[in-house]
Amino acid sequence: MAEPNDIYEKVMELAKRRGFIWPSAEIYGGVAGFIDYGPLGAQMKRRIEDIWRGFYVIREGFYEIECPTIGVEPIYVASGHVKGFSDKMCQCPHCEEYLRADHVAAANGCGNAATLPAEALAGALKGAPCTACGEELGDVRVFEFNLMFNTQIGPGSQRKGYLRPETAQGIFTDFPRLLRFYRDKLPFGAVQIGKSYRNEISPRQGMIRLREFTQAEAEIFVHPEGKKHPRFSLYAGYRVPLLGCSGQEGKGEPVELTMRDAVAGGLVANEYVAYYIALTHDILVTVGVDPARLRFRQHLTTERAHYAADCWDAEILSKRFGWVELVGIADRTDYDLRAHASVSGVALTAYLPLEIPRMEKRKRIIPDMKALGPKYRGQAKEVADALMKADPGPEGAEVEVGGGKVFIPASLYQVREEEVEVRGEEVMPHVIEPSYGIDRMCYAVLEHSYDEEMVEGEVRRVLHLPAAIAPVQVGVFPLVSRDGLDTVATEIAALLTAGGIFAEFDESGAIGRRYRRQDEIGTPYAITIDYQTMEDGTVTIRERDSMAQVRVKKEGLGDIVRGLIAGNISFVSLGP
RNA sequence: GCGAUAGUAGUCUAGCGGCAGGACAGAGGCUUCCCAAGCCUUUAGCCCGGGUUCGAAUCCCGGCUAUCGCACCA
Repeated sequence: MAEPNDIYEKVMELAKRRGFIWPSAEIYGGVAGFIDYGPLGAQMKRRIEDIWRGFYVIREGFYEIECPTIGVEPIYVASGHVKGFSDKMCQCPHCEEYLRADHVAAANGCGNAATLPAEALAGALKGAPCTACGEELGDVRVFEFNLMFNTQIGPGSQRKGYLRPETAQGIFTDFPRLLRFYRDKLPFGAVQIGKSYRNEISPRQGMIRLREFTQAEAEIFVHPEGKKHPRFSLYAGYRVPLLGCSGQEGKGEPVELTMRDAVAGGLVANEYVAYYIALTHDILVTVGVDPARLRFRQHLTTERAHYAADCWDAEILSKRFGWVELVGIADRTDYDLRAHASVSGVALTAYLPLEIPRMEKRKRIIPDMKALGPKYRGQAKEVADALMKADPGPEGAEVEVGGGKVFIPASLYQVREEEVEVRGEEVMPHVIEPSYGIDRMCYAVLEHSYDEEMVEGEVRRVLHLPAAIAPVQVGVFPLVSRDGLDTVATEIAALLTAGGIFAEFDESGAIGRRYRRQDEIGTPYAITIDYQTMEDGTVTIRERDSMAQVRVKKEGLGDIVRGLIAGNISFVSLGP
């Protein structure tokens, strides 16, 4: 699949040379799974994140929060990462190969290997041959390899901490605060952009699988029975290529459907999932993913988490890596809130008023404290509390107090039937989670933007980045650096910079060379100051993709450039 | 993690026991002036650590990194 000099190598060579992506700690030999964003890469990544914010924070109205990258252990006990985010491994004493302990045991005829604890697995492995070298394993130690980085918090009585494997958990743990912030209404959403960490056993594939990476996640809390999106009409007619479960046997081709049809036909579980599929498509195309190399693939029932109601991945076609997941969009139901409620003991529900309050008959048990007090003394309060939750028979009620069972005769309490008005109910929201891998998006955009074309016998290398994400927005060049052209160009560059435009002044080398330098880093426009500028005050604007030029007055140049970058003005409309 | 292959200037590459060479890029200058032109000058390199050898970029061992295969991939 990977011929030498394939597009990946060309893109990464350019990215390294021009300051998009560098290997981390290169002077110390580098570290697999970590990258640095150089000056242009950091700028481009930030612009992509800001476009993402434009969609999720500004348009959707989901405020951004920021949580620590280190979390205490119970968070990840609740999320399932402490248990489920690790593999049981062992090392063959003969060939030193690391093996998945459960796989070896299963190969040796152990039926329930996947669910056995470590000690039992070690027992099951005693007589088993190593799957690598064939020698008998004997007494091997089975250990957990957890994909989370761990650390200690503080000296002394250290609390165990983990570097977060996803940003989502911070949003879940802030749920009660967020619910208050959004004034006790559903639906609402919160987002987070930040670093996450996974100690991958063997990261390959450059920027695609990192040990430290940037995620942009949204958690949208919705009523479990209200999965109709209030703004669904915005994307109802939006067409997206969808590859459903059933289409994936053999060589399935995605079907292009409107979101309305996808939900009506049952392919996508609900309007929320469909809405964020469309919105994701919108974002990805906006930042420069080629729509012809983008599809949405539904998780197969076997790969989908057991709690998820539906899950779709946005995948891009990479020449090097095949289909690569960029975004996962899942209906996670109430799994996360339920888990955190259970581990923390805090109720993670919203109290929602009913439209019509209903009357409900309730049986209330009123302990007779005058009688209970002297009889049970110190335990009286505990007995009374237990009694109120008990289900009494005609003779009395049996309650559990201090680990033992106690029978309380009916004479010690009253049972009162009363009718109460129920004005609302506690609801545990369901969570819709679109989760974006920002680094993968950056790579996808670089690969899809990269182009080589022949111009007058020379290879012209261009990054066709959307103007909105290009690190440098405009180049400013004096045609020659004398006769005052350079002075005027410097003034124009300063003027643009003062107007918030990232402009790069360059007077070195022939004009064609300077255009090429900017083409290679994706700068969408170049302003050239020539002799005519000195006569009539006009400059030329050159468009990167067409290499065409138009002449405009230098007054109002800032507005034109801003308009071009924002997409409010088309280059063609400036033409003669 | 295992196996295979590789690592020479910013990038690409030649050299494969005996002075490390080139192209492009970069910087300075001359010249030309709207798409990587030319000329001059110049910066800059053998992945790291051991070993063998009179002598190692070159051979051997270990490590790191990259690519491929295996394994792994919430």
